[in-house]
Amino acid sequence: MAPRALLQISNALRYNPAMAKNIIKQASVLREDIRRHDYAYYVLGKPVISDREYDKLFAELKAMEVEHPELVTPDSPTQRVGEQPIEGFEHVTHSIPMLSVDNTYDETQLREFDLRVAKGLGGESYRYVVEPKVDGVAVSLVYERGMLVLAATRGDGETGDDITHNVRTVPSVPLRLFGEDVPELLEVRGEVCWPWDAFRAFNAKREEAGEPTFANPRNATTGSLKQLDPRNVTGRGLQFVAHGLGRVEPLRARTQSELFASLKKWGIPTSPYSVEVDLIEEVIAKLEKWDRRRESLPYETDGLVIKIDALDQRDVLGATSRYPRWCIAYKFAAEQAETVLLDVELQVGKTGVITPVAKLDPVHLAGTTISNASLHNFDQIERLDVRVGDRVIIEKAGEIIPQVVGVVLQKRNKHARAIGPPLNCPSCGGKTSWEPIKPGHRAYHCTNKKCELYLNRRQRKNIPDRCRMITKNTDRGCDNSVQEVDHMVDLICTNPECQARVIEGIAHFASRDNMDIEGLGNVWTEKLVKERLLRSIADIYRLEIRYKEKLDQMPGLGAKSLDRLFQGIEESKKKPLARVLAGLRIGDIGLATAELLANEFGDMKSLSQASIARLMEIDGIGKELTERIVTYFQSEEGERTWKELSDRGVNMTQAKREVAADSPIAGKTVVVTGTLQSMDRKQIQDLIKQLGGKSAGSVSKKTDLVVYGESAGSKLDKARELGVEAIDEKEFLKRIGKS
DNA sequence: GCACCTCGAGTTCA
DNA sequence: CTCGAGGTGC
Repeated sequence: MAPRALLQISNALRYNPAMAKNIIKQASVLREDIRRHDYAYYVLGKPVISDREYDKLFAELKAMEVEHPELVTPDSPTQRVGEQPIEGFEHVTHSIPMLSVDNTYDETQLREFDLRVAKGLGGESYRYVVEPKVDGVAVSLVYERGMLVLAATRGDGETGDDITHNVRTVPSVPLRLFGEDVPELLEVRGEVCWPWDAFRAFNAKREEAGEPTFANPRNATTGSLKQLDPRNVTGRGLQFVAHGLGRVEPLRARTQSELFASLKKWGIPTSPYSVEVDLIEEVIAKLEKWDRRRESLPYETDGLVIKIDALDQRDVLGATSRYPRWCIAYKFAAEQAETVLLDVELQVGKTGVITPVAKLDPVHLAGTTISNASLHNFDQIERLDVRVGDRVIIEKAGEIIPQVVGVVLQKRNKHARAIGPPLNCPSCGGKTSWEPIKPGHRAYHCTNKKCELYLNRRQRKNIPDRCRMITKNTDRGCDNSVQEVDHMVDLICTNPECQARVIEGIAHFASRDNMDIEGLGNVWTEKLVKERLLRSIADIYRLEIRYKEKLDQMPGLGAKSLDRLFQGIEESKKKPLARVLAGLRIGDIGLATAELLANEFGDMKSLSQASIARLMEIDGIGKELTERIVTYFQSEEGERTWKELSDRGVNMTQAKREVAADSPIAGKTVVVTGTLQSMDRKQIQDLIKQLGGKSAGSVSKKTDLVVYGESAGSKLDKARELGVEAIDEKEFLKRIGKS
């Protein structure tokens, strides 16, 4: 305790320093007692004092701190819960990206992983640590000199939200670490979860209070951590379990197990079920045992995580852009449920694709009640041989999306009705047809009727000879022979004016991601289209002038909501060009591509007049998109739509990204080659674009400047050959004023 | 022609 | 979150 605080207390007491010293000591003893209790309870799993004694200690400390506020330290157990809700969540950039873990579902895939590891380590010996995968919310905790300074969600892996205020309320998260050898900086990653006991107890309390209960621990944990007011989170019984590391400085440990032993010593709970194994076969041999054991664990799990123990070997193996190569998750088989297929509903999406959706007798599965499941397409229905009235098996793919995976044929009723592709659109009655294969493409279908979901579509000229689809994320197929087919799997409604398509199209335009028109969601869009008050996107901006009276009389639409709707429409007129473009759904242009175009052209008119050559020049726009854009603006409908919007006062411009007027590379084509020191390729390319330049891939006579890094190769030679100016990284940074 | 990245669509429920 | 397709780089 600092002498200054001591002085303050003695002044406050107007008493002798010895007494003050005594009080300080008492407070710190209390704090330490509580911390030791938390440590024993959460880290060692052995309660040392009863809840009542704990509460007594806590109350004593609290009383003391109320009387002598000078004694309050940020790491005091009384300071876990802030007294104010926060305003909103700040974004936090992770110092090392929080990657997710690659999944496997069977032994073969585990062995393949092991082989990749063995190869990557070139014959070195290695060992794994295995532990159950806690199903919660991934969180990163940052300790500076032993004090908790930040807790953040994983977010997209690069940046997450600052949830320190809520994580502080989790009792197993130490606010201050024990011990002498605590590193200067320690970033621990782990899972905040809601153990079954505490979760059920909390739900029981809610039920008693007549409040709705939570469906499953994981979703409820996510919800808890998203609270603005930490007072709502305390007392829920959330827990933290560490499973990984971010930055640690200085790093003394050489293996995860070593480091985790230290974590435990410092007061951070790690998984008590972690084991070390030498061979993947040991894991495989015990898979079943682990799966059975799952039920008895205190928290929800859906699999195992298998990691290389040695930290230097992890570095050697590295990571792909999405997953570390030294770590894999094994997912237990998904839970299944059996229910009755009550009906198949035909949905028409905005693209005109007709999707069969299974209406199910509601059934509880892995935490939620399922009443719908997509059947994807009619091929899938045929493959599964599923009929209305059948008892079907459903399963959650990736723990989230329910799927019909099979039929219990023994229980089939003879009245079960088969469902085939409809000849007419369920919405407008127009003719349906199979989606044609695009010119230049070919489609193939596996000849095995039972083959899992497989239709191949590729641009290649050579015919694939067997059923196998290999991409970065998938390697599947049955290796049977394939057959060329004359259409794609999707059934589409051919009527462009189909009401369902119009509704979906307008809803897309008005949706949050695009024009964000408040008051015009899916429900009202549907009603207004059905009442014939809306027929096209442009009609939105005619509603007020033309149909005010009619709208006034619509049931369910009071004066207030009508005002809100008109206001929402008015507001949307100010949205930048990119939103309008994305809302119009030209070809497959979404927000990202729309931003690109908006930034390039600045207003709709210039874009509509853009030549093919001009569009092709844009980085990110190729032949396909160019063609679709030009077709749209040449079409009568396209032209009419955007002009009408413009006439109604919808903004059609967007300021171009600021480019430094004196940018030395404005309008120049720059090629980067070799390895740079100060940034990676993507960064410098962004920088070039930001400065108004164009970043190209190969050196040609169109190139204005070549920036070379280490071990630059043929491109630099070519630049010299063509007499293109070539400068090194340092010089480049100097020119743009960044060094 | 392949590998890798990015974009957009589609999927359920609370 | 997953998948397929387009775009780009080599």
